[in-house]
Amino acid sequence: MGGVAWTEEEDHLLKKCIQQYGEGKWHRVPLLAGLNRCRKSCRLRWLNYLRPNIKRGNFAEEEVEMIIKLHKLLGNRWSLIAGRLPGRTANDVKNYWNCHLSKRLNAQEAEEKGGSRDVEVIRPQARNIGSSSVKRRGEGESEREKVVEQESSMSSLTYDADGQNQVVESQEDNIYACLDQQGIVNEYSMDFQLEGFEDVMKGEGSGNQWDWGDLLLDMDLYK
DNA sequence: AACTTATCCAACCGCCGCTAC
DNA sequence: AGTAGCGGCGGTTGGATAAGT
Repeated sequence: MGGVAWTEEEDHLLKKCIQQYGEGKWHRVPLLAGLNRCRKSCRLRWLNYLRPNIKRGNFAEEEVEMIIKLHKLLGNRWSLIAGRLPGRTANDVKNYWNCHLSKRLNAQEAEEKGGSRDVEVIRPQARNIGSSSVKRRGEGESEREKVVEQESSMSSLTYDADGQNQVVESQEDNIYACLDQQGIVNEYSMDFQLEGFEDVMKGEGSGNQWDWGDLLLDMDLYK
């Protein structure tokens, strides 16, 4: 492995600690659990291996397709992509991409070179496209205040009961404006409906939740 | 069977943004 | 304003194992 492998004993201690004290406060976990590991190692071990409902094994075809699509939209935002794949971790997705998909897609790209258009990773200029909802929410505010509100909204994620899923308010018009600006709406909105996105959006399984507001948020972050 | 090469994936590292002081 | 501490993320490393010669 790329470091010192975790023992069963360490796993047990970490699990026990998380069960007792909950997630977060990772800087205290090594002490509380009695582990000779740094906070990052503990966090990573929990998120990638010990956390309940982690799906292991091969990726299903639908999962692979979703990874490809989301990667087109989001680039190497593995945690965001993994957030749409119930039970999958960012590390899993990243590894799978590096091992399988990057090669496959590179080969495909090489094949298609010259014929098809390149798909550009979205890096939206959210400051401009979000104007409609900003107006609604912040009429009478100064321009600077609006910008500040928008910027702060990017990191104003909340989490549902089990602390795993990001929940944001829907901002459908913003997303469509954004996607439209990127020329993505027509290409992807249909795919989302046709290929199992509905189920994922509803958070089937582990409760992961997709919504358009989330997507905008994700893209918004990509500045 | 022995050796080499390729692949997989858990773990580590360095950086970033946020917050509190 | 500066800085230390934190959680979090993406990139990289390297050991284990499979596949090829």
